[in-house]
Amino acid sequence: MTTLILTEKPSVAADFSKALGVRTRRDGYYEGNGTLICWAVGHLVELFAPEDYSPSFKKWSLATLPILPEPFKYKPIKKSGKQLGVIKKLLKTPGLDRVIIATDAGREGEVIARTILLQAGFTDKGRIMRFWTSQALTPAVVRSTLEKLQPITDYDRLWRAGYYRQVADWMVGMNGTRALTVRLGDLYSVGRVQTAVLALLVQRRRERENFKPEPYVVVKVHFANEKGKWIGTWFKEKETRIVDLDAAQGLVARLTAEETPGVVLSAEKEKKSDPPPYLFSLTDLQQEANKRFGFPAKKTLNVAQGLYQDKKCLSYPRTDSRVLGTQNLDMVKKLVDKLAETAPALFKGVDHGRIALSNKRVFNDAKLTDHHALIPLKNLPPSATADEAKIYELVLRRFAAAFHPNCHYENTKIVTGFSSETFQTTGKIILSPGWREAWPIKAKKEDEAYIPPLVNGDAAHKEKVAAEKKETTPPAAYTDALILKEMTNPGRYVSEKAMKDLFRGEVGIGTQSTRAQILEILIQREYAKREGKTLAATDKGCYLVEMLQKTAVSRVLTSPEETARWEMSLNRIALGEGNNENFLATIKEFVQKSMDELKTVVMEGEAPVGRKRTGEVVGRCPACGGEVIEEYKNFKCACGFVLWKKIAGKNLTPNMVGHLLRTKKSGPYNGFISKKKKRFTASLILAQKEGSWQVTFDFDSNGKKGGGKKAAGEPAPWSSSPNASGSFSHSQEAASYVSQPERPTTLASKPAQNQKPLRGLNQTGPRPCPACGGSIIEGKRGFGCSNWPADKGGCRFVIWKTLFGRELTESQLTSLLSMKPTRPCNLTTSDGRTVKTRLRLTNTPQGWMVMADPDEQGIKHFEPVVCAH
DNA sequence: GCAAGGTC
Repeated sequence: MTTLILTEKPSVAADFSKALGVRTRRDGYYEGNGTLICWAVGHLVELFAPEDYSPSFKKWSLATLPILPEPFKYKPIKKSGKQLGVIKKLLKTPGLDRVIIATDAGREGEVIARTILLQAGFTDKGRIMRFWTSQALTPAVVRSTLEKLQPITDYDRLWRAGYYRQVADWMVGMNGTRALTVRLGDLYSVGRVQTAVLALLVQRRRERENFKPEPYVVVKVHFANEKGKWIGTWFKEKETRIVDLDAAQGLVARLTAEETPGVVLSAEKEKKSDPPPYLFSLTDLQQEANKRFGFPAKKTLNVAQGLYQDKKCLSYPRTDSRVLGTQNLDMVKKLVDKLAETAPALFKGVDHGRIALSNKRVFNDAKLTDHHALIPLKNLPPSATADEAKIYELVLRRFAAAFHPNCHYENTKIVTGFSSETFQTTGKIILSPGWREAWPIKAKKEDEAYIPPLVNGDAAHKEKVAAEKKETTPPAAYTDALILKEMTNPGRYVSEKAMKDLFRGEVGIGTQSTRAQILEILIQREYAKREGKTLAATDKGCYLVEMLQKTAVSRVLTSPEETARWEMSLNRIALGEGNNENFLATIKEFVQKSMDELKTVVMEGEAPVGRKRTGEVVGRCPACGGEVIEEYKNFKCACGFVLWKKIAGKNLTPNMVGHLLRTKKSGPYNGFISKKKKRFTASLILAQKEGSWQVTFDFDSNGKKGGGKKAAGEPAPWSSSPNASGSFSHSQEAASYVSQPERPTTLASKPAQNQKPLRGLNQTGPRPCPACGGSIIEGKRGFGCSNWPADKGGCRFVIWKTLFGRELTESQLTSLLSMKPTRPCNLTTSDGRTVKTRLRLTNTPQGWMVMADPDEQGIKHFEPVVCAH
């Protein structure tokens, strides 16, 4: 009697091991009591690449499209081949009479298991059972679910839906990418998810570029009576904006001249309450971390993964779900008690009556997907980084908030009549904060300030008339948070109302596990770029979408609605409602038509500069006299001579290179960008140095700043030069080399005569440099050691004048230099919150650092600041 | 040089 349990990932195998007391750890599995527990690492098997079917698909050409394999085949994923080997071997265990599939309870979990079984040649369905739950895998949940194993055939439909998803994405992606790449002359990838998301970014960029701000005026009157003061905003038929500027001016004049007092026409108060927010799904967490800390989606995922995997203080992060299972009630009760010990302030308002199955906002099996919501599992270990502390705190607060009472508040709406016009005043007073104690909101808006207790008929004396001139604003640029929201809820792109209802929250573009990756792919392929928090389509991305939208068939790839519809069809197949054959037939037909179209359609429009492989000759090679040809990313001669298209952030055109090859000098050109992100202007020089041809910048010819330091002729590290083996080597590290104009503006760069001893220090007696005993001198941005410059053995110690968003005071500096903690002081976090804590100077193995203490709940808010430069 | 889906 031997049972084999297969899980999706190591952490779940560990849960089984604990629950069943199967503790002997072998290489790649656990063993004991006649039970083997092994794990996958996500997908271990993938679809063949086109060239695996036939070598003729190795070359990308329109002639071989569409590629529609029949049948589709699978192969092991190379990097996890070892683990697949372990599972294959265990499946051959003599006397194995039961295989329990315990991969995640969802479509992809099913695919992971079935493709492994397929690859292992294990076909005896009679021996296979399905373990199916989305509850947190406490020992009790594992054991009770093992008593309710399902026949694997109950999940055949789900496997079919997963298989269709795989091959449909493959057919569309492989064929589409090849067709567009060949047609447009550079790598242009397309796919159900990435192209739909890119289209959203492109659409938003167009909306913003075409947006024309319209001026309007908002008129406000300040009223007062014996009860107090309030401000009324002019309105008519719910509209507060006055577009006709002359009319607004007339209105202001009339109101200013009006002598008769106004009267309160209506004063309504309404009591309302908001329930606590749902627990976090990954997307919710990513949106929140993006808004508060500016973290990109990928970064939040990475940090959460570390907290789950290494620190073990967060549950599995890649979840769609905002609820827990009903079987996890006891676990939650214990968890709340435990976490409350270290963060009492967050949990003191918890209503224990809400830690109950009647609380459907938390415990709801019907809303459970593959995994349960993201929750804390234990306290944050002290080894956590500042970023980890930030993410952990969000999850902890959200968890605490979920068990708090509702937030009760009162909305007030006053309408004041004055000079035959109407003015509105709205306000909101929090009566009892409830969950908002654990989940603070930002400062109130001005118009939600205190309003006097007015009643109908109260007099309203005019104090002041004010007109605010404003402009309409374009739709906001996308951030990670906003685009994730669109991907999660594409319902608004569905046209029919009936479909819209079905779509609400059920299907999205991509999945929790891949959304962050998709954004990174768009950036990596240069279809989109990050600028601070915002995410915008590049020219290249716009070009791709523009070309697709010129087509009649292939344009559906740019439609978020279409990808949502696919998902819907697949869900129906999984439920046994869809017409199986129709789905794939429809996709195949689409691919076929799309290929017919992309082979013949005329695509007008200019490709972004420098992004094509024309294969054209742009000039003669200076090394051998051969032809220099334009490739994807460079201009190249058969002898090995290479010129990169992109130098210091600027794309070289064939014309520029042609000129350079002919005359050995070209330019000056604007628009180079140094490593420190500064733009500069320079000419290019092609010259022979120590036997190789090299490109360098020449600053002299344009007479601008920074000239001379690194003049023409000096070897630059990005130029082509033969290495020891005779071939050409190159590097694109150009920017740092040419950033000479930027001198560091630190303390050290100041001329010596500007340095002066710090006054405050002299009054209390000089404090020596803690690092070397030298004296501390005030610089422009910090207090540094006089033993700088540090070219050989000097001291690099400095304490910056601005630390954690605040100006350092003299007494704080004195404390730090004396190696004492400062008094508690207010500091500003990167997301603008104020935290009161102490600073201290510490000598760590990584060097001297100024650190901010954790707060009362043990949560760290600040990264240490290094005191060397 | 290609998809999207997992996990680390």
